[in-house]
Amino acid sequence: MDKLNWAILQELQKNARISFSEVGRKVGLTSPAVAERVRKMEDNGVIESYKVNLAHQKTGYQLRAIITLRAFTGRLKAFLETVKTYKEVVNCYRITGNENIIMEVILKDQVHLEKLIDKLITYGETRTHIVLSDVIKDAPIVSNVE
Amino acid sequence: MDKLNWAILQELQKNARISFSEVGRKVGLTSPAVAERVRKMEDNGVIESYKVNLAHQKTGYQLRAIITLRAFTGRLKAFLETVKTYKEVVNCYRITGNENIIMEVILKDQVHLEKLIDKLITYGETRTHIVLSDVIKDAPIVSNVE
DNA sequence: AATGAAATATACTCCCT
DNA sequence: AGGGAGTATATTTCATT
Repeated sequence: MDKLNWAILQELQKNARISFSEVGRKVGLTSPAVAERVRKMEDNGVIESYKVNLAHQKTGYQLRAIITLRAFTGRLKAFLETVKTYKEVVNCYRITGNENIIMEVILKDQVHLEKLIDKLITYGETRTHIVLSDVIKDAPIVSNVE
Repeated sequence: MDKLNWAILQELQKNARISFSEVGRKVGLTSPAVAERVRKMEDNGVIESYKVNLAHQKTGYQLRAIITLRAFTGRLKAFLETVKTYKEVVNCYRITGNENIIMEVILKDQVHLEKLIDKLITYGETRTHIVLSDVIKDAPIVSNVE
């Protein structure tokens, strides 16, 4: 992970569909050199995947919420299996603290939210926060070495 | 947003660097047709951006945390401006509830976390949860129409 | 590990339906 | 809104440094 790799990642974080030739122009390499470096970063797991960011409101999901869950004793394992089948849940992390789980969910409306909460409360105690707006959305990761 | 657009989005959500020709093969369209549909989805804002997912641990950020903040009276506006300059904060949302703000942050180590919290507590009361693992990471959004 | 060159694949533009 | 043809550009492979 030298300066050139970070320069390549800056470009890909801005626009992951940019061509390797264009990346090459910006960082001062030929396209085969960029392709080779990107391939290696994919192979060693620095690059996990390439994703498209969708405006959930425009795809019919008007509501977004953060839900924390404090699983009932013995119910965490069952929850971890089941949550993967909930298409509303776009992100879900295990965390430290009073709550074991935090989720980011997208929903059609309040009825949809209510139905989801009804399912979740069989696994634990939940707390729901509606997302009002994005202050920062997927900020690029920058090198921590100066 | 018909079935074809959703089929295209499924492919791009799996791998945002796939070629339009390859998308075309999977959904049964020619590449100019895919390009045209994608361009329209970009123009009307359904597609916001294309991002690369990095393994933060392998980029030197060993710790990830969720931090909520309940801003002190009159301090929210200042926080909203300042937080944009914190490179540790990869996501930040305004939310309803007792806390006004929830953030996802990446950190080098506990020292780095402590320094960030020191900065944050000038704006409000914080609660920190260390992320232990990902249960679901950027799950694809699927059509809510059956 | 990068370059330059050749072959293949893809993207883009335009016109037709 | 999509297909097809033609051109430009990009990717991939490989030999070379």
